Amino acid sequence: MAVTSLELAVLGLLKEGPMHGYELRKRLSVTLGPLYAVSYGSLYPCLKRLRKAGWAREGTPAPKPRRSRATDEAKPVRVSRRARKAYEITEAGERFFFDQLEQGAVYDTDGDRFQTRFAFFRYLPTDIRLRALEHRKAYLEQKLAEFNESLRLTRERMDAYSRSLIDHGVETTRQDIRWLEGLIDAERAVAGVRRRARK
Amino acid sequence: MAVTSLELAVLGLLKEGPMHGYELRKRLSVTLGPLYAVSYGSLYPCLKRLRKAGWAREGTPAPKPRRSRATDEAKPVRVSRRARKAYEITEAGERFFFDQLEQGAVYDTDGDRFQTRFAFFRYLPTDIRLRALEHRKAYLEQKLAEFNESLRLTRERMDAYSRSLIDHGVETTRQDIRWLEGLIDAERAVAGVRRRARK
DNA sequence: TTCGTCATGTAATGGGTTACATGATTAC
DNA sequence: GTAATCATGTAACCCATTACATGACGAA
Repeated sequence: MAVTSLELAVLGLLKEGPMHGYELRKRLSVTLGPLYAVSYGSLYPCLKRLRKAGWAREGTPAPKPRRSRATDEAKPVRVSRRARKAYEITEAGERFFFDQLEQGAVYDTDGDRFQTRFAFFRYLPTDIRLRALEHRKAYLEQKLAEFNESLRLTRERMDAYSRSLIDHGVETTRQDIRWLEGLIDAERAVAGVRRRARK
Repeated sequence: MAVTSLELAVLGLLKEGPMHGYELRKRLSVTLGPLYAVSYGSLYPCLKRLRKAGWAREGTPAPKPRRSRATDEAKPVRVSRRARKAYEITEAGERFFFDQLEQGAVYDTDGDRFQTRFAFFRYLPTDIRLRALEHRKAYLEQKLAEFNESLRLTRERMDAYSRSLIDHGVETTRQDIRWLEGLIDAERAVAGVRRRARK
């Protein structure tokens, strides 16, 4: 597991343009949902790791438009509040990002990881997206089978709360699978249109 | 955060009776669902921590019925495959477990933690359960508001995949809330019956 | 002047994962 | 005799969280 979910997400956001840490943190919760919170204590070390690995570098000092300056010369143009550092993705970083995005399809079982990859699906071709979606679906179906297996074995002996927890897990997993099915259909439709257009 | 989710779960299972590590691991995935997998690399150190803290101790050497012995004396009664260690919860451990189960209601925001506590709800009185459920519901409603806020701000600019991810997050959160509402209603019904019975 | 927000970082701590080591028992 | 399952553990590595330190800017 060479790359963490967070590293992947950061690289994905940096692909859109240079960004500094503080901004990155906000964008992360917008892109991945508010349930996915990152602390600066993980973010800045992560940025440092990316820099060391050569996937990102400190870029141009963030021009960020300074609002409302009619008379410009008067005040010194202090562009930053506190020395703000913009990070940008390197060429090697882009290659690495694509690699991870593509190949992750094969081995990733963990939900966070899948979500992170999914958030950047626009960078992948339809066939790779399809593979990833189907892989994820198969994984969840297997988990569903395990849920049902443990229900079959112990349902009677379980107390109401454990049972409710498991039942809810089953329901959530089913909903995830339905979501994936919708996405798979949509991808197939696109692929179909493309094929017809080529003829 | 004195106690981890895993520690709590292990104590909860040990409350039902002595158990050894290997068995514990299986029971964990039955009780908390197959999505919740624990490796021995976390489980055994966890057991060690519990022992050191005085919440658990190595108990009686696991009598575990040896199946099918018509003539008993013949073979030496080797009861264990490889020296199996049964752990049991101590009195201090029980007190600690209840404390955590009760007070956790206040501060826990993380899903895993809530699930773990929920799995042992049978040990709590109705009013504490209600408080915990309502607290969790309020938390998720706040997250839902944050979801909607970020949708309101950026929906137009988001690509289809990010949007789908967020939409699905909203749906999942709503489902969780509905689940909690059902549970809350059930608790209130019980509380109502009790009150009427007392009169 | 004080509060809220913007902004970057480090240190300590701790737990999880993986990989590895070891070994008994059962069933084929 | 060998594979599968039962069974316990350790060590290295790594990452996340928390708490802390620092500091500028804008507005009330």
